[in-house]
Amino acid sequence: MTEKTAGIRDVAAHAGVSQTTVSHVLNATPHTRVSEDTAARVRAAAEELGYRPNRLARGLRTQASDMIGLVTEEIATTPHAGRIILGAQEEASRRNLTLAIINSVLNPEPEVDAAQIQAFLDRQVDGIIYATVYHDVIVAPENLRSRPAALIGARDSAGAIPAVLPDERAGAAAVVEMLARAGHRRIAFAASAEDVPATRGRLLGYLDGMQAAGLPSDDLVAAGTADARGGYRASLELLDRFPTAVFCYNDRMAVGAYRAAGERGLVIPADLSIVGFDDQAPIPDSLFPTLTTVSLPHYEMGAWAVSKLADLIHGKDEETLLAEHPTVLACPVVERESVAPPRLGSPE
Amino acid sequence: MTEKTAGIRDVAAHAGVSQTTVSHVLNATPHTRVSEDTAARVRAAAEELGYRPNRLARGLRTQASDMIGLVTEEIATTPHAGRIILGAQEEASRRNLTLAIINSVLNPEPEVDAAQIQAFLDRQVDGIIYATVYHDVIVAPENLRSRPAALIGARDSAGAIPAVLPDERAGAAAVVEMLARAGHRRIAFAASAEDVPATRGRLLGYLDGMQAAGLPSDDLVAAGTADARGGYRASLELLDRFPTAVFCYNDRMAVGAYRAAGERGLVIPADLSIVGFDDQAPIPDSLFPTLTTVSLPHYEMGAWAVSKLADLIHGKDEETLLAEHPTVLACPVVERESVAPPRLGSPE
DNA sequence: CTGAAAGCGCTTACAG
DNA sequence: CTGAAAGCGCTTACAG
Repeated sequence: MTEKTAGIRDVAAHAGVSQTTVSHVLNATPHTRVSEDTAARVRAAAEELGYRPNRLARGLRTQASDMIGLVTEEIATTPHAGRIILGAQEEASRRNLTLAIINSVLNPEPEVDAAQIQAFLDRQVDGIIYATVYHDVIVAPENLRSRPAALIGARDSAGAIPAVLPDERAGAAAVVEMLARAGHRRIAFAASAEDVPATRGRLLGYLDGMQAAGLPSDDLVAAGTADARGGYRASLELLDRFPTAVFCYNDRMAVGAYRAAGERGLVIPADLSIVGFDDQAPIPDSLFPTLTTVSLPHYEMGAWAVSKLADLIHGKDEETLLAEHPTVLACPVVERESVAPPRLGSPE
Repeated sequence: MTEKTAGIRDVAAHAGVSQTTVSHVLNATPHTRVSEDTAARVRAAAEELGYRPNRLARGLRTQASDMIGLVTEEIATTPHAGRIILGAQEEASRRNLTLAIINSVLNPEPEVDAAQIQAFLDRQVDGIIYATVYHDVIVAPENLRSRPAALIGARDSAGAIPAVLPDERAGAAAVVEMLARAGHRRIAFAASAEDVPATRGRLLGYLDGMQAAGLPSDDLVAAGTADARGGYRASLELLDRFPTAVFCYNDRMAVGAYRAAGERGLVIPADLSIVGFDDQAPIPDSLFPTLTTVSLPHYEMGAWAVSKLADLIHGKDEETLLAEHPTVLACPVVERESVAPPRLGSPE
């Protein structure tokens, strides 16, 4: 099954040159001149033998494995993790790097994470990405510091590791301003009762957006659990105050908001506009009408982490890199069908 | 940042023994006797220096990288891929193997897949898993044969690669039989119009279940697109024939079925029971009432593939392994709130 | 019970 | 322009 594959020695013999020359030609080693004639012979031999350099051997010699380790927290429970992995993997491929992954659980005991990371270090990974669901600040495992590292979805308590976060606050403000531009004045917010950074960021963004549009927000906020049931209950409460639009903390709450609207005989979007947050497949496209929402830059964060790591590995000045710390990526509004101007017309 | 780490040579010097002895002690090499005294000294030295074997170097020497490559097709678009990855990763960790991943696109051009796989081969992976969304038979990339391999979600046209598939037919039959046991006789099926194996398997399973329960299925099948809209339309059509339960091809169609039921003034599950397929988060828990459905063994298939590969790598007889080809894993029913006995009572 | 030596497949000063 | 030799950090016959 695993038939003997050609090594650099075979190529050298076949081309009638030394291993050194083969290496120089195939790697286009700088500051090295090889006659075009010899080079052609080497390439022909490599081609003919189907030679592929053994990257384990190369790594051992160059002390660079060209592997990046990605530790994802709870890939199982967060449906978004897939896009982080995808972004990281594609960026890695572009750079001829290989991505290895390990799943982790949210800091059950610090030693567990440390062990996972150690497994990567044993493999001589060139860098490590530690991806969490959105946390404010985490205490990075000690041994994460022994290699170039990047954090997704959290900042390091020591502030020493480059990090990337979604700009949820600006995304929330943007969708509120979009509603305001559509003519809405009474825009309610179905907030989350969970104590996580996203709760604060999205609420703050809602307030920012209302303020930017010169709209009052008193009495237009109600909180619920961050699921369909919580969205249903919060929306019922909110609908008593006659908003023309409801912005939900997340798409799952928006599912509940749709139901609440239906019970009150409100047609979306004619009688009530609804927007969500997360762009969590398959919710937005499964709803009638489809849900306008705000998306999280998971793919982009994954790709960002790999580029940052590549820069770090190749010795770009870390001082400069940390200056912009933490990096924040936009959460774009994804327009679908659940928003329309309010029925009563523009209030001006 | 990357301070010099201790090597086996350092441990040997520190313990006053040879590298050979250190290796023997730390690896517990069979057929080798080392005095307990010496062994203790070696372990103490290793501990003190924080020695970790370099697995790149070990791999080069032993010709085993202890890495497994996972090629996933369209991890981006299938929300389930995450669980395949998780299953594979956790099983790999249990076996002290590392999982590297590459995303692929559904056979855009065969060369692309081959290149992805080549990247893994260059890394000397010990085995490769090729995971697809559910296909009947695929033509495996040529170079997949050069190492132990396993297929998830498809069979190889040559039938030479161990494969694992979900038993969708049996899962569908099981949920239909469950409905029959609850007293339903008119169980409709909202089928998919897509031409994929799952379409056939689930329909066949429905028919199996109806037959096993001695129920007629004429006129109780309607097809639609495999999304909420298609489920809505198919259900509307089906409801004209007064079923007491609707089994939907997938959870997204079930979303549409809920809406159709709502429009007809039917309360779920009192007036109408609905079940889906896929257990696709976050749908089942977002619906009112929560959706009883059938889950796909993604985690199990990922784990299965890694174990199979490990067996192959360690030389278990491939003949035996292929005998059971392809392996089929159960799709268990996940009971939630959307099923109840029919209003009109048992028909007997 | 222990160790000297070879070698996995590469890259890279260094010499010519 | 080209090559001989060392060495990355391990494991493993083999010898004693």
